[in-house]
Amino acid sequence: MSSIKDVAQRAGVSVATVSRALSGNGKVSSASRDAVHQAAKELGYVLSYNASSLASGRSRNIGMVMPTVSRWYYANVLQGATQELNERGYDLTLYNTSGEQRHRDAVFQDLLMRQRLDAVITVTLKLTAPELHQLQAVKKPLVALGGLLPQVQTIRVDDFNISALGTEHLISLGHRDIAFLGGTDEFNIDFCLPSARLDGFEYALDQAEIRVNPQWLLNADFTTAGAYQKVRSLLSNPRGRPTALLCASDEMAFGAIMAARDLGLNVPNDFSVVGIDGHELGDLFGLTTIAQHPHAQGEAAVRRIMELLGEEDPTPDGAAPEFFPTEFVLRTSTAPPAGA
Amino acid sequence: MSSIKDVAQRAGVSVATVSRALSGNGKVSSASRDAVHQAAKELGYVLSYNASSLASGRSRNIGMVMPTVSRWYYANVLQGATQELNERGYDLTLYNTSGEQRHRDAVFQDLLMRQRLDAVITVTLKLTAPELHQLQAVKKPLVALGGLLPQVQTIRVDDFNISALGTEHLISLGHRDIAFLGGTDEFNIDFCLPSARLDGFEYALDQAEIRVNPQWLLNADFTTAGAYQKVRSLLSNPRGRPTALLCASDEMAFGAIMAARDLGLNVPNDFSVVGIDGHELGDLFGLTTIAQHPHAQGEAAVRRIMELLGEEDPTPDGAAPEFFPTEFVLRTSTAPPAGA
DNA sequence: CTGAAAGCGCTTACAG
DNA sequence: CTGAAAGCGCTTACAG
Repeated sequence: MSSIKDVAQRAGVSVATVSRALSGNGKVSSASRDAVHQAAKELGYVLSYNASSLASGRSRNIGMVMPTVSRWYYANVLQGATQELNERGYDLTLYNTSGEQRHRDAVFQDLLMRQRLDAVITVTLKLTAPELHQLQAVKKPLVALGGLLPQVQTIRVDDFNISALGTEHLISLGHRDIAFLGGTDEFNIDFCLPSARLDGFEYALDQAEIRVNPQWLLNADFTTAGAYQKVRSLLSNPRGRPTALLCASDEMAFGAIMAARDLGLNVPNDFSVVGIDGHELGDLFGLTTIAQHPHAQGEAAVRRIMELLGEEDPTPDGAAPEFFPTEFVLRTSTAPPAGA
Repeated sequence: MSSIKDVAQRAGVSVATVSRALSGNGKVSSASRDAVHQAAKELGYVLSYNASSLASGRSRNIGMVMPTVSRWYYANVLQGATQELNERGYDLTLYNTSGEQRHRDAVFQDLLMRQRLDAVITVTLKLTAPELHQLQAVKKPLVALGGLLPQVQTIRVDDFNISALGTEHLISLGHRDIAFLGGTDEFNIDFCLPSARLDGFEYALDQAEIRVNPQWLLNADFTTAGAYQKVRSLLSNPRGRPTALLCASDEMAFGAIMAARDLGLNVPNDFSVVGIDGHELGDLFGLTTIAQHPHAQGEAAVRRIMELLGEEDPTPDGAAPEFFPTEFVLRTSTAPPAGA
């Protein structure tokens, strides 16, 4: 591999000039610049990021930490962030906190600390105090996507309102017997879906003066299969069942719809279902949902990081809304209750 | 941040000894070793990977290149690889070839070349000759997961046999009118599902002396929604329809099952469906499939890389099968055809 | 077993 | 605008 010296020699300039010409930092005559680019091209020169990072303190590498990548939301956030970063010549290094505790510890104590990252994006993570402290000690920009990190710049959707909106939709159709399917405590922590979604649900019912039936407050593991089981039980209860359900994720809503169908119920006539997410499959299931565009969230997190790194002009203040925009998508999984 | 010098000073030894004690390379008295570890711990020292890499030429960082991360197979490969890597103190840097051509070019011409990676894992990628040449010029270990890269160590499942097996299953149930749903050419290239799956299908039919109906050779975009459309059309054809279908992915098989149900057909009695993948949702759909364990494939790729890097003992020759093991999973989406 | 020193390939004040 | 030189924080022959 040719080094910067080879380029300098071939271009007939100093190493310093090559560095300046290639990086764009500092003044270089256009003659020198051309000679350098020409020489670099001829040699197939690519600079060593390790050396560059060591000398400059900038790595052009962003760390992303998430609890899993194989769930819909995370995979899409990751996809959006990678593309946005690669486009800028940045790398994305991926860390996963799932699995054993010692792996998670390794991530926070070692991997993230190794001075190889310019910034870190956490995704729906709830960090322990030492973990957060650790991260902040590095003095690198930190942006959170979702999650609950005090004093960290966070991009998030308005979970409370999303839930309230979905619930109001059902109420406005005439439903009064409405169930809610959220995450189990375990998952609420890992995926850090704050209680906001449940709160929004209860708030909307409260506003409509409908009493919450505690039996109809369910939770599952955010998988389609887990939701299927729960909703099957719910709908099989001979002592009466709800006419509608709000799910904290689309993947769970799919399970709910499948469970209802397998019991011979018609969705939406016998049972209405609302999801939250905007999963591609929603179309097929006819799922009414609130879309949250995780791909765009991943991109937004990258742009925010770039602003913090001074690589990009900050978004004008007025343009930065408190919450990431979401969108109500009406399809065919909701209708007035049978008796209405 | 404290540096190696601080540790050396505090431990009362030289920088060289600290390096040796911490890395485990070279001889160090146990007294020195203890002093160094003690000092490092007190200072909260974490070594700079950039400096370490520059000096040693080893980055403890593996690149993974895939066409997308938001499809089931890829997300799971990624998850398996990250965990396996992080466990060894390695980082995973993710590259995505989807999107515009210039992004793909950037990945191959710049990102991968920057000397920051010890090795590269490609996932179901078909590289152009220059791309492959580029990658090989770096002289770093290269392992492929699936895909068609000549002269590259590849971990792959036996696509031909998988398809043949699924088809034989249907034939043995008595089906003779069997359709196949593969990928469109565009996706066959990106996801590099070789024609092997179609070949296996045709081979099995041929063995059973069944003629392939060209009208029943379909392809879609590997999504559930795409498959749904295709299969809906297929099954709506008044001039007769197949009694069974082999799908090149489980996600497509789900779409096929949904399409059949929406047309009022009973799966499996009116229409049998077989998938390929082992997607978690297969259980819910009762999908008969051939499971290929992408999470384990990701882990296997990492282990292979570690062997090539000399970090791990090579698997004894006899233990390394030509193909990654797969598993036939019989569920309830297949049954003898109605008339049988 | 240990240390002084060269060197990895860049960047960036500094002086011109 | 340009170059000589110091320095980024490590690793590793080399000599002891």
